[in-house]
Amino acid sequence: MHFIDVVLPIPIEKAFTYAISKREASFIRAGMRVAVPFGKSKIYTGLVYAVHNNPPEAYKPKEIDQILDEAPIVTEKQLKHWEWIASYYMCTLGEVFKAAVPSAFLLESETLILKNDNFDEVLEDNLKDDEWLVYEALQHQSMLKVHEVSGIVDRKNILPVLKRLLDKNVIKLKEEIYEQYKPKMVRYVKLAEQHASDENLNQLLDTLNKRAHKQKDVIMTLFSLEASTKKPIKIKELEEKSGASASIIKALIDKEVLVEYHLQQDRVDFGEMETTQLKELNQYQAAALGEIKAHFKTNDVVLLHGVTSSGKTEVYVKLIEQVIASGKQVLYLLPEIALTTQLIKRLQDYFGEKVSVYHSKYSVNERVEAWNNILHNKPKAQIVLGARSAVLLPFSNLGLIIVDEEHEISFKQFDPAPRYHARDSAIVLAGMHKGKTLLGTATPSIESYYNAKREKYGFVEINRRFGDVLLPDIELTDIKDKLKKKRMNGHFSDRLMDEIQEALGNGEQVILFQNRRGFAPILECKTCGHSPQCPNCDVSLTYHQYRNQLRCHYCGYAMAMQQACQACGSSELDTKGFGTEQVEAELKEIFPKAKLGRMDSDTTKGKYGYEKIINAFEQQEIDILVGTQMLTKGLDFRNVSLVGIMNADTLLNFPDFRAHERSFQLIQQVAGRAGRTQKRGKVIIQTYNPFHQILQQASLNRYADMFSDQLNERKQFKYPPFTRIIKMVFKHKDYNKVNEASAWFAKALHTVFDAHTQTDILGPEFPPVSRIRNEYLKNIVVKVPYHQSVVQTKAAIKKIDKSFQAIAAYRSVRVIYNVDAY
DNA sequence: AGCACGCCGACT
DNA sequence: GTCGGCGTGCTC
Repeated sequence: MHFIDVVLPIPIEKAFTYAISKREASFIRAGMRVAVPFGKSKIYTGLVYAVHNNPPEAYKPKEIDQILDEAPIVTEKQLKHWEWIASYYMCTLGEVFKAAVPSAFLLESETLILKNDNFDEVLEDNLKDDEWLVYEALQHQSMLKVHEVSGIVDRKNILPVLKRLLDKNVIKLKEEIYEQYKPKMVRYVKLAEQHASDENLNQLLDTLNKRAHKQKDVIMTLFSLEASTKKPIKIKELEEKSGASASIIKALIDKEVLVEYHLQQDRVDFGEMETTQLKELNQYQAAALGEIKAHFKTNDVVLLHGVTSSGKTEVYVKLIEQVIASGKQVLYLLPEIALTTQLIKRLQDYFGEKVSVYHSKYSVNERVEAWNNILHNKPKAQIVLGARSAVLLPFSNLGLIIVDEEHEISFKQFDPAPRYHARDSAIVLAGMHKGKTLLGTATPSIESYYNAKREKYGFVEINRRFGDVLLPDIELTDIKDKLKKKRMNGHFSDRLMDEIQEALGNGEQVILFQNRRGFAPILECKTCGHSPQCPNCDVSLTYHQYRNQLRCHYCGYAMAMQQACQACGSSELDTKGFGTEQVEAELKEIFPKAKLGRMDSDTTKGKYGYEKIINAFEQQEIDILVGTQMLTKGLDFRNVSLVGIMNADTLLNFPDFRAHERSFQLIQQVAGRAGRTQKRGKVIIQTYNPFHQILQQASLNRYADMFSDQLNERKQFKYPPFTRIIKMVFKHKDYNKVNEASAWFAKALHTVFDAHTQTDILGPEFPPVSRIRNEYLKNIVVKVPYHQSVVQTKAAIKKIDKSFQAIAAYRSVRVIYNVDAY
């Protein structure tokens, strides 16, 4: 008796047991994929978790459909790491599996409809109209797909029809799975065997010489190519070099003079690359490198705090060089958005083909190839450059993980599970490989800096910018005062306008930051105060001028811009607040000659939308670039001398305990875009609170001050790093159900935790946006004291969850767990 | 998560 | 009457 436990890519806790034959048992191993029947009719791709001989008692296991791999595609270490993620972030292993694997690895079945040959045609008369249509179609076509049947029978739900046909023995069903991954095949040519000898060859050339000059030329070109490259010759190459058309080559193949053959080619092939020698490090970089290496002797994690444009990348490169020289793999993690061609190219310049890239813009096929290269520890995959999900790849021998821009929140996945933090998962992963982790940033997250301060991490600083460029001069401008003195033009203060004018006059570029897209977030009636709301979410609609629309930023709902108030009919409408669009519009008025660009999620939609704007800005086709968060991410623009922050208050007033930390990071990061060459950059921050502590600290580059202030606050209000936060979101379209269910859960949490732990339970509370896509939300936040066992706390919560699920009325309420929800 | 089953209102 | 709406429960 042989069985396997299979993990399926669905949010179910347990593994499923299937029976396998003795032969299969001798071959199958954990980490291979299998196709298994699941439920009444589906076939899923599952991951073999364990092979064993213990028959389940409560049920008779099904047999597997087929084994999909020759060898495991998931390594043991990787699986261990996934299990850590599933348990730490309170999700299922199946969800991690689903997120980790390229979608081409997860085949699902498609139902095919075939005609049943046993059907007695005499019974044809018994068929109803729609049944007849399907039967009729099958006389012409041997098989149909489910969606094709929907086309034939004009009904929404065709399954009852199919079921009746199945009962009447008219049709049979077959589940088909498709291999999605297709290796890329390239056509090659060579001379046919029979012409290989000199004698035959000469004879051939003679014949061709008389009648077919073009064909002879082709052959001669082929020879010269073979002689010069000593490699297989692609048909395409031969076509180009010989100047012959495809038909001439085809004629030669048909004549059997040439033989066509195919070779599989890697899509992720960057070709032969010139590698350049690494620049010498300056004294500060060299010192930092030395310190990092020294710390690695005693610490597994080192935090590198280097001011913007201090040349951290060069330090990474040196370190990478040494690790790969010792035969180990390196993972270089970056926030998705910073993973630009700029940086990829830079690394390829140093390491050539040894660099693999893994991120969401790559096609499924490319990702499968990268996966396999990493799995087999190919030379190509010695350095893996990737975003968040790259921590889930099948590394075999990791020596070093670099987490660049360590403070970036986009390392934390928010929406579908697994809600993991790539930085923290990376540290665990490196530990499993007995490798090291280097966290790099100009503005460390409070938790990492805290870990460094109490010597859990090694700590290294670079305080000088590369080439000794000065840090930008940050100036705070009081808009309240400017308004009073009538020195505002729209949302621009005279200071900001003067500086823009000057920069443009010098032929320099400007970046303006406004953390909100659209034209205005609220449209309000001047008469009755009514403002249009989203019908599906609990938010005001944002006015987008360029499409003349009102749009919801949560669900995407859009309606035409209103000419009159829907409530009272007044035509006097006013906008409140402002977004990037409005900044752009005002700029157009104030600086009519300047070329403007806007970068936000509205203008960077397409696959290359983002790159297009960046390139245009780099080529100086844009003078002033207006944008949201996106602008801050490690982009390196030489000619920017001025950065303006339109309104810093929206950042500070964000309802989150990290709002201040984030504002500091954001301001420093945006400021870092200014003046990366010799001239000192200028930053203007417009605000109503110029004396706000955080703005003061950000403008004076007082990271340490900011840190100690924030740390005190965190301690006082029991926030990380002094606690761990587990956030639970209850979600249901019935308002009362959400209330009741969350209240029940909170009560249960209190009874478990109140007595003898210091665990705080906050809520249930409605979040600022309490309804999204017609579902009501309510949060409970559990603050676990740092020294309390998280494992036990989570186990206790899971236990409550189990009782919760047992209550039929609450079961339909979705409970989303978010561990370290920041 | 899917997906079938089963019970209810609204239409050909 | 059927069609399709949605709530409920199960999947090795």
